[in-house]
Amino acid sequence: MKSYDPKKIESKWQKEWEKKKIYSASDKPKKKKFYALIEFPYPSGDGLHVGHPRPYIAMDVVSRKRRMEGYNVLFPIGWDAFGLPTENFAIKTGIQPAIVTKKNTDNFRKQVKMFGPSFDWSREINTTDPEYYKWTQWIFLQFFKKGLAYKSKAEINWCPKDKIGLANEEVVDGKCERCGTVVEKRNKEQWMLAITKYADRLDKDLDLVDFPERVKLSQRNWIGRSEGAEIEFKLKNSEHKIKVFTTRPDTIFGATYLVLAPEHGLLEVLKEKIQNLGDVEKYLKSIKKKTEIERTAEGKEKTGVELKGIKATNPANQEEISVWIADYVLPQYGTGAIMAVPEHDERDRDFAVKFNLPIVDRPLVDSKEITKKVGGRMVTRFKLRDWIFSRQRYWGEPIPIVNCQKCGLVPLPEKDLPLLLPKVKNYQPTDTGESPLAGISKWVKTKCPTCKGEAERETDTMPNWAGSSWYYLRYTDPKNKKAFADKNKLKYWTPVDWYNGGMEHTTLHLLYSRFWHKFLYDLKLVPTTEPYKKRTSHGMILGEGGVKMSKSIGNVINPDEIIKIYGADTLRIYEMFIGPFEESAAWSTESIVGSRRFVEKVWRIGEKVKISAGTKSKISTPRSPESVEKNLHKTIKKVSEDIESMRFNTAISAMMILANEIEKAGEISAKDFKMFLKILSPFAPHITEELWNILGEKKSIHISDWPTWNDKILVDDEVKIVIQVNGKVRGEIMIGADESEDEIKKKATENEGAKKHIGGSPIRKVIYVPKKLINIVI
RNA sequence: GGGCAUGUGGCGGAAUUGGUUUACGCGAACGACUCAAAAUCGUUUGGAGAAAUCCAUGUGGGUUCGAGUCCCACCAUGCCCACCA
Repeated sequence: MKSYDPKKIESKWQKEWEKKKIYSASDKPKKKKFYALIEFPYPSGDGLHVGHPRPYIAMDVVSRKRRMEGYNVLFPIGWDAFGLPTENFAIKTGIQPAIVTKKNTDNFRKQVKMFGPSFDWSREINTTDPEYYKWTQWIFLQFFKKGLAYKSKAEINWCPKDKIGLANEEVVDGKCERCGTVVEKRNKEQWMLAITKYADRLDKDLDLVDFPERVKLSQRNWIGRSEGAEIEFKLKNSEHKIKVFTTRPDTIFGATYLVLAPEHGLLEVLKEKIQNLGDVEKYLKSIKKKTEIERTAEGKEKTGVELKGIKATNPANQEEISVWIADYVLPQYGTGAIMAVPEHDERDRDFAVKFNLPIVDRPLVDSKEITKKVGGRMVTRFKLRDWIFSRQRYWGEPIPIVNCQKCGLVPLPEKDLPLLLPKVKNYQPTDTGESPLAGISKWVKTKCPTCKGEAERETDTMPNWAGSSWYYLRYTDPKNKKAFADKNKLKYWTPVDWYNGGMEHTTLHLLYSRFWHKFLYDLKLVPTTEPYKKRTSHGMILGEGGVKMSKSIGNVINPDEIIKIYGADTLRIYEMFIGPFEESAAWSTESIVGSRRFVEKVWRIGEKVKISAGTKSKISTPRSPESVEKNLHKTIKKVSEDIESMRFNTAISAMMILANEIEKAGEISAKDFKMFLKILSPFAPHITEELWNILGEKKSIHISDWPTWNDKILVDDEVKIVIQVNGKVRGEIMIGADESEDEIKKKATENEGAKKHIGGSPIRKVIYVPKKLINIVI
């Protein structure tokens, strides 16, 4: 047999699998299904680095195991291809984003195929394909028709460098998540999606799904449910009232002043009654000038100004209290106004101390009763805010709405979908905040679908979270022209059984897609309330030394190079062996050789098994040595269980131990070796297929049956027992499986090592842990 | 400031319910094969000590016959959220 040549066997089998279509999911409603999902990649111009394949390989291992367990497996891939980097590249080079995207996806596809994942390529999708975004637009129209997509003048986060409005989720530390520029606030008409309408269910339904606790927790924190009361404070000399939200109505007797957010609407109304209007306006101006960063960076130092001439009445004790504006009260949360209880709340105390406001002790009251008594009501509030859904950029799905002077906002008729992105000459966004599409008057000018009069198209596009909010549904029926997916296919395939992805998407994509799914569920368009049954997440792969891999540091490693030198199977084994899957791990090119050695060891064993078939060579015997057989069954059990809990590193370690054992024993039966190949095949699909084939098997190993272990073989008839004296190991003895406790205790106390440490001391107690140890207490 | 993780050899990491700490792999040293090198194979590899033995899972306490694992306090690192009433 020839020496191990991964290049040759890997491309050979990849072609063969594609030809035989062994990884195609069939829409057979009778067979039990398994839907495995990875987060589809954004095809950047840089290509894959070694961090990308980690989650793909992991889910590939799971998918391959399920296939061998007899499931009809759907394991698809596609491209989340709208987005800024491609557009920025187009601005720089003038090359159309569609062309760049094609080039990038071709490159990504080639790279992904190199490590041999069992994706069903016949279901490949691309969010920038008009046949795909037609349905993204269609879903948007459903939101619009239900009143959940609406236009609103909102203060948005504006990145002056990227010239784009950002969602709150895309602002990190007051800076643009992509380019790090400090964001500004701008008032602009924006399309919004009413995710807050689903806040309650998005929170509650987390109980129904199998997500890691930390994922549930951070979604819950992001949604920010809090139960409290809305209470109205009457103003003196005015019919207006100030409505506050508080989670602690029981502290109302300690409320010594009220605070409005500077942006509060009542300010305009009360203008004439404010005696120090000059001071107030000066304060408002100073806040406007501050960026988000400055406003929060100031930390504890509170600022504010009293509205002189305005007084309110505390409804609990009828006392007159002052009214202030201060930027420590946020306009978007609650009612944008608070009752300040300096005795109880630290921030209120800071403020009260600074401005010399009364701090009073308060009697304890019951929250519900006092709320009722003062005419308030118990409410549930959320931190979650509606999703700013429009982007003033080119490379996104056009929003299919027409603006008509007479009829207002009119949805495009569904028969006119997809609304195609027109080709433009200049991709540069404008400083006025308009999308580049606004410059194409031919495209903008249109007829109103309702009155047929002159009208203009919406020129904003959707954020790149749009296409990824429903892509898992399209995989079930990717070529459907009549609907985003056929109902029966949805019924068969959804929900996704196992979705693996990054923690960084917890409050973005994962939350958004749950929201879209619930909306579609309410329209009876999908059969389940939740899209994903089980979610797991992977750790990042860092560069050598534990720093983030990035182009600027220059420590990016491409899988192609690794595959070229070591082969795809070695890369796969290494990526799974590198450390616990959920935790990040530092890449070490030096350590890869260990995985390669393991793969070669398997090849070597295979070589001997093959040579011995039908000859007198000693390595092949009808039955493996006992130690090998026992170890094999132990390993089958361990690998089977470890894959389920994503402990790939220990699964591989167990297979390494087994391979070492086989080499040491010098023999294994062909039958047992084939079982070993089977459990290794999800990790190293190429070499195992080759050896399987050499051993005379005609059908692919990847559609063979997953082996089962025999519990009887696992039982040891002799066990090693550790002897401790006062908790310290002093010796060991072998005992038979059926020896009585008394016999064992006797043996232990007579043990040389133990005797030495017991000396003449009286034995106070002997603790026996079956099949593990015996502890003699003196 | 709050929340969630994590801390074990030179390095990546094992240790399923409290029960032999350091599995597996990398690296290193020595040896075999070779004219030689690579590859491969074998042996050794937590620290101190000649040895018996003692000491070691971030630090300090505690519970227990027995603690990497459980409890308390502290230190360090990472991630997430940060004036959310």
